Amino acid sequence: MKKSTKFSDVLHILLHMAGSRNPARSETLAKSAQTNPVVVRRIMAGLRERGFVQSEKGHGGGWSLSCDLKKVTLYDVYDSIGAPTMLALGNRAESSKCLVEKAVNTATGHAFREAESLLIANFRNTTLADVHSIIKKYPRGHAKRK
Amino acid sequence: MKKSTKFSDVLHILLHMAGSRNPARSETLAKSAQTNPVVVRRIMAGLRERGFVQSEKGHGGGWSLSCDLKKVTLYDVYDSIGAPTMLALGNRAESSKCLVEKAVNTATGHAFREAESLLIANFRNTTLADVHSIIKKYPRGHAKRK
DNA sequence: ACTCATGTAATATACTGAGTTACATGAAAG
DNA sequence: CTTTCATGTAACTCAGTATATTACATGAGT
Repeated sequence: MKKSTKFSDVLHILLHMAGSRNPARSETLAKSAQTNPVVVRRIMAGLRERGFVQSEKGHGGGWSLSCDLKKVTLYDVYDSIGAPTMLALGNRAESSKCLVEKAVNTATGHAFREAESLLIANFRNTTLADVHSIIKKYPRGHAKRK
Repeated sequence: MKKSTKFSDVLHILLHMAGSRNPARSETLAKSAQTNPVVVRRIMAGLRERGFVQSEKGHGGGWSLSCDLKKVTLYDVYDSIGAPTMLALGNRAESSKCLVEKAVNTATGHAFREAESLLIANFRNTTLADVHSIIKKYPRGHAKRK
């Protein structure tokens, strides 16, 4: 199945913004995330609603961070983009009269829920600052280069 | 995102077969899993290759189990159907020169891998017999009914 | 006024899983 | 040995969906 890159894209964009003081245009951000300006605006809309970023129109406009990277978790970001489906596997009919179906749903459902919970827990435990700090661990010289 | 029901479907089919002695036709199995006979045959092909089931042509033909339910795990089944993608989330470019991208991939990749591992571990720890035994826990009277 | 940037609806494109059709192969029944 | 029935499989269609694109409106700055 085709995996959605929306989540990693938005993180990319946010960290990219963290690397500069001036507002960044959708077009610039789109280029860095290898996507389209309109897609960027759509994704960012959710983050703006929650006050994590802000946008300005016109000359010198664009996007800028308005949050403390230490206080925003990956879960906040994930949630801001609409909390898309995490698992590519699922049950056909979640509520069925068929006993076989029920048994299957019980067994797989348990595993699915555990995996999802773990993922969510990991997201909650990681802040944007954590991710940002990973960058610094790479060899010196172009820490903020695209 | 649209979740794949292939895995739960094949489990459904296998347990359905476990409920009767005679070979079951693709059409019957398809009906019980709410899908198409050809789809059933396609899915089952992988299981046949591994010897978990066998098929006979012609009159009185169909599918039958040829394995010990206690010895086949959900992972075996999952693997038999081609080990489809478990996660609906992923990174855009797994290997990139961009440091920001790398940092994001590191952070999310870690979480993704953990979730996937947990799922796999759960599948390995559950046999078809385990799932089958869940059926018996439901109220008496129609244990093998569709 | 004019340019630039976002906001957003509407549309197009690409992809992919699933379903379907069609026909070949082989087994059992009569 | 012909008919019937079931699987085996390639090829194709269909439907759903994420993403990308186009087009135009809005509002800030110059």
